[in-house]
Amino acid sequence: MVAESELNTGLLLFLPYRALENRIFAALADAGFDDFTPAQARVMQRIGPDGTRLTELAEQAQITKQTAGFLVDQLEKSGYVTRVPDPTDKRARLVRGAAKAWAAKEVADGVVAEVEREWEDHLGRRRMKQLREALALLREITDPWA
Amino acid sequence: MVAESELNTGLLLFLPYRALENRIFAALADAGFDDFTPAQARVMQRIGPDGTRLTELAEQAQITKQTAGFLVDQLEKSGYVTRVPDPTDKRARLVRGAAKAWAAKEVADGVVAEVEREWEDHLGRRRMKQLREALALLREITDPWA
DNA sequence: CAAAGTAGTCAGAGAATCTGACCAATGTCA
DNA sequence: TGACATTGGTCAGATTCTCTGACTACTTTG
Repeated sequence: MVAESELNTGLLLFLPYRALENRIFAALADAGFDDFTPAQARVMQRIGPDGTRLTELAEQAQITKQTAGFLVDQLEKSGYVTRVPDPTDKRARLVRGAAKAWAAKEVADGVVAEVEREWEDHLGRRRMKQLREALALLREITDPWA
Repeated sequence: MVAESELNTGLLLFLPYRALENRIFAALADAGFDDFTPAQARVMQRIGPDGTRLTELAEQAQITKQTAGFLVDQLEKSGYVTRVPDPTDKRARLVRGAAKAWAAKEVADGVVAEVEREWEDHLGRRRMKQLREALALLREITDPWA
């Protein structure tokens, strides 16, 4: 099913994304953050600095709010997040990252920086800059929350 | 958890990838190819022109061979693939795309071309070329099967 | 204020994934 | 050549992830 000669842009985007994600997971596990799953991480990643509503997490992760709730429950039990009332809406609660989550983010950010350096080494500073520029532009038409 | 000002390269790669995948799925469903799941598609996508072994599909999709077998079973029942003996190894079988799969690929390829045109319209020909170039280069260090 | 919409939960089912154990065929090398 | 390790794949069972449908509580809108 794969085109023989030339990969489509989709796969070309996916490959480095997955490579980076793998690196991050490995590093987190090494650092002792091995009590959450990829699905949980994909939700946790989207929590904003001041907390984010469940519904918004669900939308951005493109899962149902029920699924998001299920995953946040587990993150809460593992101590990665807490839920606090949303002062602006009594129906809602804000999912906030706990200290443990921010510590994990430190590790993850380190890996990202390291991998980005490796990529820049391979592409050259110029091409790396062009890549980020093109991707940032692309985001304007591919990210509904941009 | 998300960086406030600037997204990391990982998310920047993921966003357009997901947008493209969404478009492809929607178009396939419209065209009547609605009897397979995303997980099945991710495996099917990796079948080579002459068939591919289960183990290799599993590796490339980064799932266990048991899971791959489970998904291929379903694709076989839906008529997307067949399994034929591997002439070079009596243990192995080759998973081959059936006519229905190649028809679906036609549709998918059409969408990819369309989306790539849209992206090029947004980025300009020059930047689009740079993007593909950088991604192709990046593949060298991020794709274990390159 | 009534109606419609939004945030979230509960219940139940289906899909996707894993680990462990296993068999048959192939490869290795003393 | 023959024992041993490796590889391709399956079976069984459990866990995790995800969905649909139905529901409550609160908010927004006309």
